[in-house]
Amino acid sequence: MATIKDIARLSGYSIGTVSRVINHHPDVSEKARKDIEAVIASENYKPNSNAVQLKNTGCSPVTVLVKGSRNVFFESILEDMQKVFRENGEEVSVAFLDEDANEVEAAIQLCVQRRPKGLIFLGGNLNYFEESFERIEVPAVLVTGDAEELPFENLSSVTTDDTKGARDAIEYLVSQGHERIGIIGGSLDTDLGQISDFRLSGALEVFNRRKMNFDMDRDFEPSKFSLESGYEAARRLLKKAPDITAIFAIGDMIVLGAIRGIVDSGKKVPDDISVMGYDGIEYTRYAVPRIATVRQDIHELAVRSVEDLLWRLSYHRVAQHFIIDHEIIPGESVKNIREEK
Amino acid sequence: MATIKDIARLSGYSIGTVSRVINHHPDVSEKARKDIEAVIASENYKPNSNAVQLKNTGCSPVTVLVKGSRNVFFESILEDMQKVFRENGEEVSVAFLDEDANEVEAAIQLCVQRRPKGLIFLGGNLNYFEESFERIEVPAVLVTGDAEELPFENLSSVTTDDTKGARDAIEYLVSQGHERIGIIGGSLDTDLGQISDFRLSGALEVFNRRKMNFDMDRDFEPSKFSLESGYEAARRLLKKAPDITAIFAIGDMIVLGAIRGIVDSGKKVPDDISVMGYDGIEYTRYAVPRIATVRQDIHELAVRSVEDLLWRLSYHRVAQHFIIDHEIIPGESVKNIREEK
DNA sequence: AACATTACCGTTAACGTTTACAGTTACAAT
DNA sequence: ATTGTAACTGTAAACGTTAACGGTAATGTT
Repeated sequence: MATIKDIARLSGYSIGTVSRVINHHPDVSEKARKDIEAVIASENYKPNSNAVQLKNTGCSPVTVLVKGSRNVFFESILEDMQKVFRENGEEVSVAFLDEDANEVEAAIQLCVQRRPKGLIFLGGNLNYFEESFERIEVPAVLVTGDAEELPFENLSSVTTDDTKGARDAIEYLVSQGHERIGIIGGSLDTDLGQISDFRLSGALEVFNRRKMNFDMDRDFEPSKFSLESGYEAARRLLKKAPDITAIFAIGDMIVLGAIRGIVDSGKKVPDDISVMGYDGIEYTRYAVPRIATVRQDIHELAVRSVEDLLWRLSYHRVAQHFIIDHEIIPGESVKNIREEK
Repeated sequence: MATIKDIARLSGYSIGTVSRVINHHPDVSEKARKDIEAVIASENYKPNSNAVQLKNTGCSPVTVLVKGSRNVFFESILEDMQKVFRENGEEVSVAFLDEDANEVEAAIQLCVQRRPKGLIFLGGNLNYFEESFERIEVPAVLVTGDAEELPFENLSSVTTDDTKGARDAIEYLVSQGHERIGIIGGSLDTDLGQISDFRLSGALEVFNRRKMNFDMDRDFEPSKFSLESGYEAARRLLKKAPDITAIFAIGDMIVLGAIRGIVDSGKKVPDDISVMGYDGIEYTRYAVPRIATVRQDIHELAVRSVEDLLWRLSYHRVAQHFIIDHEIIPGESVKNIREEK
């Protein structure tokens, strides 16, 4: 494996000059640049990034911390993020965390060991940030959570308005004639609980305002963001609240599981039970029936967060907070039952 | 950020002794060990991995190269791999490659820059390996491809028998009375084409042996491993070959898209068209109808590959080649049409 | 002609580690 | 009392790189 020394030897210049060529410093003659670049190319030389990073303290690539990886939604965002990094010629490193890990503590560890130049949190619990984010010194972005209220200068956030999304979802169900709506949502003891909270509270707002019949004990069932959990929740919910005509599940994976649960309970979607999801993963457009959902702009979410971080790294900009649009996607999984009455 | 120097200063020992404590070397007194460990704990010190890796040439963590990331199947394997690495106290680094990238060239680049101690290829094209794998010096594992025939001493492989899996799938469809079977598979110009090849040839074997009516132009339609591609392929296939009673799609994502395509062509699954997939992703068990598939043991695939690599790294074992079992999972998506005749 | 300036290039110290080697003790054996 | 040995501990070189600094030669200025 060639090192900068070899390049220096082979090209007849000193390692200093080689380094300058590599880093596009001005003080180098046209000839030297050409010569050295030729050797670099012929030797297929790339600087050893460990050495580079050791020298320039704190510049290993941006790390994306993904919390709870079995999550199609996150995977899609991650993929788009990768693309943006690549387009900007930036390396990325990805670390996966358990769903119940403390991502901020994990990030602190990661910082002392690897000195990344920036951090992106894909999923995260605001409480952990409040507790200990102050100990993180590099620019960071929280995706899927709003850090506007937090007092940190180096933490941007990119998210959608979960409360409003849920309100819109319920309004949509109501517009289709549904009055008894059940909810399958996150339990508060999971770390993604905050998102669930927001979505749940959005739904409750509508119920309240419209004075609809909704009882937390009867019409709500907790669930993780997984197929299995959605399945179980749906079965339990249908037993507790047999008169509901629609279910709003706060994640598309939950809906997918829930549909099977509904079918196994002997009911039909959407004839007996309408269902609506949240997130807008690709498969909702191909499912039979096509699933109504609150689509988040995944691409925008990814692009904004990466670009914000990159800009801040390059130009020392200040942290910002973005709210990305969402969109109600009607679907065959919701039946219009208005005319029936 | 504390360095080894700080620990030395604070504990009153030299950095040599501190380093010995960190690396569990024997030549250090009980007292020194205690003292130094106390300081390390109180300072929350972790060695800077860039420095460590620079010194011990070639020991940045194992890197998993994932090719074509929008692939639920790979994501599941990746997740299981992460778990095994974590259990063994090993770090992992993940890099995502485009579906049409040359993963071996990418790995070579990665080696000169980062000096990983090992490599896992998740997906890959045997041709690229044949061409240039010789230039890779670290132990590697190819997952989802059989490297047995390749002359490389440091390349293990873990895969399932795709040909046999496809044979078994077709036999299953035949056992359910299907005689006119269409296939949706990968086109040869994609890099995952080899897997497609094997699966396709397995299917053809059965058609030949049983002298079944199958015409490549009419009864086969190429497709990438994606929902969209499966959708389009199904629609085209149904137009070309309206008399088929079953479709074997060589990937579960393809099936998921294909089902929508079939429905949009005005047919029903499984009443008009039976479908069967390959891979065994979790959702096949929750889909309505439940999807018959060739389930690969994802967990085993992940565990074997990681453990093989870790063993080889620790004990300098020789590369091995594993064939992981598969299993035919019957499902509601295949209708038994035997009794109808 | 003398000097200043520019443009280029080489030398070297540092980044935080690990490890071979060279001490320094303490204690047992002679 | 001397030597040998064992058990530790410190020192310093090295890993591959960057960047501050100093040097040299060529060119421009007076």
